[in-house]
Amino acid sequence: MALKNKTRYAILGILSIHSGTGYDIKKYCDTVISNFWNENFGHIYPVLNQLLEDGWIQTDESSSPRKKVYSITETGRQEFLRWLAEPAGYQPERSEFLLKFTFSSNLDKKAILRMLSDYRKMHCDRLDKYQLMQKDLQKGLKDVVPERELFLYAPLRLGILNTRAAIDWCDEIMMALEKSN
Amino acid sequence: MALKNKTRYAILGILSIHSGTGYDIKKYCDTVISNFWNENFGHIYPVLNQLLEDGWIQTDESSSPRKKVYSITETGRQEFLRWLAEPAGYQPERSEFLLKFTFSSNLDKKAILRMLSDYRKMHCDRLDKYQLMQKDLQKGLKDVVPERELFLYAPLRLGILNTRAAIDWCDEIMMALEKSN
DNA sequence: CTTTTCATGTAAGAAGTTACATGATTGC
DNA sequence: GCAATCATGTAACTTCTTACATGAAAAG
Repeated sequence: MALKNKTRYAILGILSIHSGTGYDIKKYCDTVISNFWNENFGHIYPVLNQLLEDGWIQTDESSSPRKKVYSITETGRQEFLRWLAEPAGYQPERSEFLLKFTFSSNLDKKAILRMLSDYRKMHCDRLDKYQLMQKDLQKGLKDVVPERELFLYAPLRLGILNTRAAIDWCDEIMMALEKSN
Repeated sequence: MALKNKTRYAILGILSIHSGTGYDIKKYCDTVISNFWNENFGHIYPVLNQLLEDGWIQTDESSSPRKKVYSITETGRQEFLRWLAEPAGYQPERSEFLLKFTFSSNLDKKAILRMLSDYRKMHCDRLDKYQLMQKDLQKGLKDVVPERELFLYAPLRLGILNTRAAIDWCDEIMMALEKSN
């Protein structure tokens, strides 16, 4: 069976909030939802053309070849709602860090502790970033309508909880490692 | 710049623990490290042939065309250690669930609560599975040498912490949603 | 006037999934 | 004897990333 092209729906979702250019879409990914999503130009532009051909989006009158402003069509909105309604499907996780870690049993203790403390550091930095994003959101920066606030806050909140869990995990495992043999 | 073929290193890592067939490698992925890694046959077999050509792995004498037992070579082991030493590189996260969730502000409350409770259920099931895996590990099932125990336990432990965080998050957000307007 | 940001795209290739095809061996 | 598991692979395809190329508009 077909693979699901998630980029189509990500773009559709973003355009369901505001109309905008490919560039705007990229920016939205890199700021508002960077926490749990990413897209790159090499993918966005071709998919925009697909969506246009399928009639799920359209170009606004204000568009020029230099700046194409897209908006979602009625068909697109219906298609998007259909997608929203289907359950999110199993996502196999892949952690390169854990892959490295699990095969590190032969390294010396110092090297493993460094791996863990680097990983911890990365998550501390990430936590700071998320907390800043959260503050920005609470201050009502960005043009967020109140009804959407929870829907932007919640994913960030999950990011924070997971990041904290990762930091705790690092502490726990570093402790266990230091005690061992 | 080259993309990193992670499958190469996953296979190399598995073969650094025990020699085995492509089928064994798949099984190892589906059981021992399924928590944070996955591979499929359509990728494993071609990559095994690449690794063989590169001289990073070899076929054992016991091999037949029907059952090829691979083991890591000295070159392969060195290459693997080199890879282990480099830091794990940024991994962009992508959560289809959060993508759906963040664009759900227009759905009615009931539908959103169902999304969340489905997601919660999924994580509860996952938690059960992880806790079973943890027990199996503690009982010393599988042929785990003591030095490797922590390196199998720890990734599972992170899985458990993250899963619990997700469950807590669902409770928190469902609560917030029920209170609102 | 110079740098940064805005803006659109293509080409090449890597990475990963799914479906298909085939048959031996083991356990019941 | 039959079903499940073991075992290997290919073909077609989708998805995604990286690098390259170009140039307008805004900000300093």
